[in-house]
Amino acid sequence: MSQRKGRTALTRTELDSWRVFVETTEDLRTRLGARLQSESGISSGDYRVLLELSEAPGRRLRSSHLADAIGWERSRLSHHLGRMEKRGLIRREAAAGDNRGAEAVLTDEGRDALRRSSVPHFHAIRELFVDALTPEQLAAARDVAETLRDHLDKLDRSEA
Amino acid sequence: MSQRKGRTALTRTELDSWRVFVETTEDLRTRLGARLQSESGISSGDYRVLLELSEAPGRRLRSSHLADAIGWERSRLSHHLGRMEKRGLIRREAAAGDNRGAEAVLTDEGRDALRRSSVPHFHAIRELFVDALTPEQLAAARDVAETLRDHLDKLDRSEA
DNA sequence: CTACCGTCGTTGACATGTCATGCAGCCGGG
DNA sequence: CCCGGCTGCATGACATGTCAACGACGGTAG
Repeated sequence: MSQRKGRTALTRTELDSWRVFVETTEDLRTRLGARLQSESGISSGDYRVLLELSEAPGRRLRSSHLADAIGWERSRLSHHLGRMEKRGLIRREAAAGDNRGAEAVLTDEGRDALRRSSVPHFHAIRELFVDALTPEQLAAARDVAETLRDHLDKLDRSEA
Repeated sequence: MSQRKGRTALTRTELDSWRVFVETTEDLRTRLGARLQSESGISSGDYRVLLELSEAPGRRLRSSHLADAIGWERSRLSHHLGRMEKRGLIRREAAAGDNRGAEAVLTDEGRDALRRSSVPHFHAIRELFVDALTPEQLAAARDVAETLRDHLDKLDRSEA
């Protein structure tokens, strides 16, 4: 029954829905990043990396595992780790057992930065996102996001 | 009844909802941008600027009006217009009646680039977003986005 | 008129993100 | 062994985005 999908032009409603969705999510992303930066001195990218490392055994991860975990290209991660290393948030060590490899290790300073940022960050998420929505809307947002995520994953697999 | 908002920690469900929402919308944004770039040779930012200019009377707009229309900071727009001007997509002219001002004018080349990009872009929006969702989910996505947008606007006004 | 103040757009410095390329180390067929 | 291809990460060049500061202009109080 979905044979016709993609055949017809987008309706006005579909376009409007897309537009408000993409513009608002972009705005949300930017505001959260600005809050993190001004309140805790770290970027969204920093936060993401610090969080993954803090949850890893030994607070260390191979670069490629870290990249997969947060869905980044490896070159992006490499650039970002370089900047974070310069600021002392992480350090890099050679991977045991594979001389090609590099491990990113959370420093004490990085751990402290993550701790300091968590409460303000959660507070911002509540203020900007959670508190704006009814429980039903929050559930709907999650459903939409999960459906989209599955759809995008399926596209990846079908073209791989 | 919303006196307690923001007082308690985020629940696991709220955090999970936020996480899948933000990560998926970010992924979607990135993919659409990559499609636009590879299929039509322009970025999402270029598209946004070209679209606004194409709908403006005389295909020209004052820089600050354009910035407001697409919700960008002026310095961001200025940098972007500089890059677009270098590629011939727009040109800048002095504004009539205000010697401080500058107008961005859509060139024929810019108009053609927008035309060439529209069909592939709509196709990508359908493939990556619209086709993934049921009509009910699409309506829910729109409702969530509009609610969030109103919420963010209200925050702006209350702190202004 | 003139001295100020706000507006308009630009600029430079820097952070972030993408793409193509480089290079060293691993691995398997000959 | 050895060589050709693959993997893991780094790098350089460039596009994008943010922030602070600047210089020119416009409006207005005195």
